[in-house]
Amino acid sequence: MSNEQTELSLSEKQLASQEGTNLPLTSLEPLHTEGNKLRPTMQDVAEMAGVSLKTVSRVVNKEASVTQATRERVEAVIKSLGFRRNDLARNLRQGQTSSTIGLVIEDIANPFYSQLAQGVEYVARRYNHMLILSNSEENSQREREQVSALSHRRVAGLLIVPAGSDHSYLKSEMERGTPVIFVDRPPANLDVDMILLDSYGGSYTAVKHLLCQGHRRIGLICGDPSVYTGSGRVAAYRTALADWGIILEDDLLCFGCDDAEKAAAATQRLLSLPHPPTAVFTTSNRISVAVLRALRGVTRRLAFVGFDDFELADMLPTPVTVIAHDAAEMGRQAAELLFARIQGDERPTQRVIIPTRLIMRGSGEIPPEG
Amino acid sequence: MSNEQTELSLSEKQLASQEGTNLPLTSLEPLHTEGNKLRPTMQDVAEMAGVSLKTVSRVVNKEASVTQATRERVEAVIKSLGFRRNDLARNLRQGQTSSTIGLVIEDIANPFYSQLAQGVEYVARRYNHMLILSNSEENSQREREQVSALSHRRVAGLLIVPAGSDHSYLKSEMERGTPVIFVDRPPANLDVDMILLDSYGGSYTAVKHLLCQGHRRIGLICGDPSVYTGSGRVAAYRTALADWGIILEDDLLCFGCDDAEKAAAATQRLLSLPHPPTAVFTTSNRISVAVLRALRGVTRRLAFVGFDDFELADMLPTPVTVIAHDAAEMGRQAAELLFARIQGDERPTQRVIIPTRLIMRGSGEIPPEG
DNA sequence: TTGTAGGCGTTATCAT
DNA sequence: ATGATAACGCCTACAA
Repeated sequence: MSNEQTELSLSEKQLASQEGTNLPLTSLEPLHTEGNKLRPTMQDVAEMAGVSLKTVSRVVNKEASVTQATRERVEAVIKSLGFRRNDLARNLRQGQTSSTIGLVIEDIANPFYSQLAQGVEYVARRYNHMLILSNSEENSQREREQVSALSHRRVAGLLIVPAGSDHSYLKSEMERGTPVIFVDRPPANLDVDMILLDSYGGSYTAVKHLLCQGHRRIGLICGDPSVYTGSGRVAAYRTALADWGIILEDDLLCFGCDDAEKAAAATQRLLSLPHPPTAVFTTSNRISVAVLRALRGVTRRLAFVGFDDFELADMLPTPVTVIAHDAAEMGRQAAELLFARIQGDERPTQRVIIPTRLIMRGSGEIPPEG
Repeated sequence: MSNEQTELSLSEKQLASQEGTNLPLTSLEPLHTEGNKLRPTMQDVAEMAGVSLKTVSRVVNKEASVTQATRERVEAVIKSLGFRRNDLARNLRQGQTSSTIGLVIEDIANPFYSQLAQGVEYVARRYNHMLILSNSEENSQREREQVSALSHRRVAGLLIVPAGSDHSYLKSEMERGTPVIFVDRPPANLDVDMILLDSYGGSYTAVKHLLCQGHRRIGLICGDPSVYTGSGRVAAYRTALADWGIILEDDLLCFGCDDAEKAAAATQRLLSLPHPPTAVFTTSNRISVAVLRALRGVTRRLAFVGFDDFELADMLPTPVTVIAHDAAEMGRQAAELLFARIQGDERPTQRVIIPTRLIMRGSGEIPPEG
């Protein structure tokens, strides 16, 4: 073992491991105990520089009409005191917004969402806004809490990947002047801008591709079909089969495979069917990975196409054919639209569809066994 | 092609694609044009309920000493008006903080950082704080801008994955009462808490593991060695070789492979050496992936160990041996320490090391070719 | 060019 | 139990 740098183990406090302790601490009482005039204010600067508060304000905001001499004097004091304008106060006065936008997603650790977030952040910075991130954990209750918390903080706008099935609670929020954009999933009971992937088209392409290879028994492994992204993908699967005149077999459909275990179990079930599928279509990156893992070591070679691209898909023993899209671009477009709304864009509700494309890498081009 | 849902193409505006346009818009002038008494205030509620403003405040904050009757009346008005307390004003008045913490990282799309962010967010929520995320893009200039913007917004604390080589500019920030924690890399010229990975120990273990398999010519492919995480890993490599009595050959070292192209080129260079290595050690997930990609199709089988685990490492044709760690746990611990500081923890500067572990999957157990 | 007065929406303090 | 008043730190409007 390395001998150096072993100085210490994990931290002494293990608060993080108190799994059950999800109750938010009622409040952070002793937060600002010692209040010894850290944080000088404009008033402090003004007094020290021998000018009025307003003059300091002018200097700080780079307004014209300040003598060079005065400006320099004030700037010197600002520097020596380490003054920083308090944007809380500033925003309270002029805008009503905190110059931040909120992004509510399910899980930042999922590459799909982290790419989305990257796109959003990129645009937000161009508009001099910062990004508040919050995880809904696919829980509609938590989603509402997060939205509420963001609203309290007066975000300039909200980007939401919705979890629940009723979003009418957002209506009052929006009427109150907070622009809201839905991302990746449409709203229920609400008229609002949305940026969606072409789930239907992409999935149709995927299934059609398998059909073109000669497959007639195609398994479907998906998450919650009542979620929009799920339902669109399932609908495309059904339609594609119907268009080919194939009668759907319920045995080939696996729903609710939202975690790896369920996806693996579904895969096993399909494989052990008396008349198993020769191909599989999965509806999201997480499911794809879980299924591929379950498929490893299986002798029969199933064709495979997955929705969402993922890193190293091209490096697996059989490179994986996918329906790819640009999640970061979706984030950028969502943010652009949001800022347009923030700036007063009054166009009717928009509905933008981000295209998908089939990337053939091998797994989707395996012919039916037989 | 699917016929439905083709309704539209990409959005009309292509602002997002103006790659060069990085100049922040000077400001968002027309932001709040129409100012028609959206957003009722406590004063509005008070008037409508026929009580004083302070009473409304009491109800909103669930203070005692309010008659049941009064409370109900006020609550009814709050509901009917859709009143939301303005936390900007609230925080201005009582705390100095916006009940948010800032996280400055390099790239949220990198799984390492997105897991880190997840850990941070998890803890932040327990403390009723929200998370402001900002990308430094590994640019120390931008890092300073981001820190400044966060400071202006009066974040309660700052978590920074530092980019630059001089962090003394943070000193005044900290003296002014904003707790700061460094994550993944130590500071330069600054006394501050830090949470680090056991880069040295993990790397030593990796190289030792290869040595134990009999390898004597081990290539090193790393990013910028002047970055801490790089330097520690390189140092461990050198020490391990020295401990085995092996004379270091500079030809086997590749520095500055921060992007995929450079990493690929470095791999090629190693392979074409007159006396090529029999094993390779890479110092980060991005580099590992790039090198493995470059190694694909190469007939000679090189042993391989990478720092950082990555998704599907176990699924590649030769499953990849890695030095793994828990990035989310690092985020949680960093956040816990930050909140401790926020709450007034005055212990001396902490330095926490997150352990790593070797996961043997195959690529690291390939014997030297001979 | 500079300064004064008032208010943004909330909470603290001190009365009543 | 309730209310009046003064902050919090800044900006807008209007003088001087």
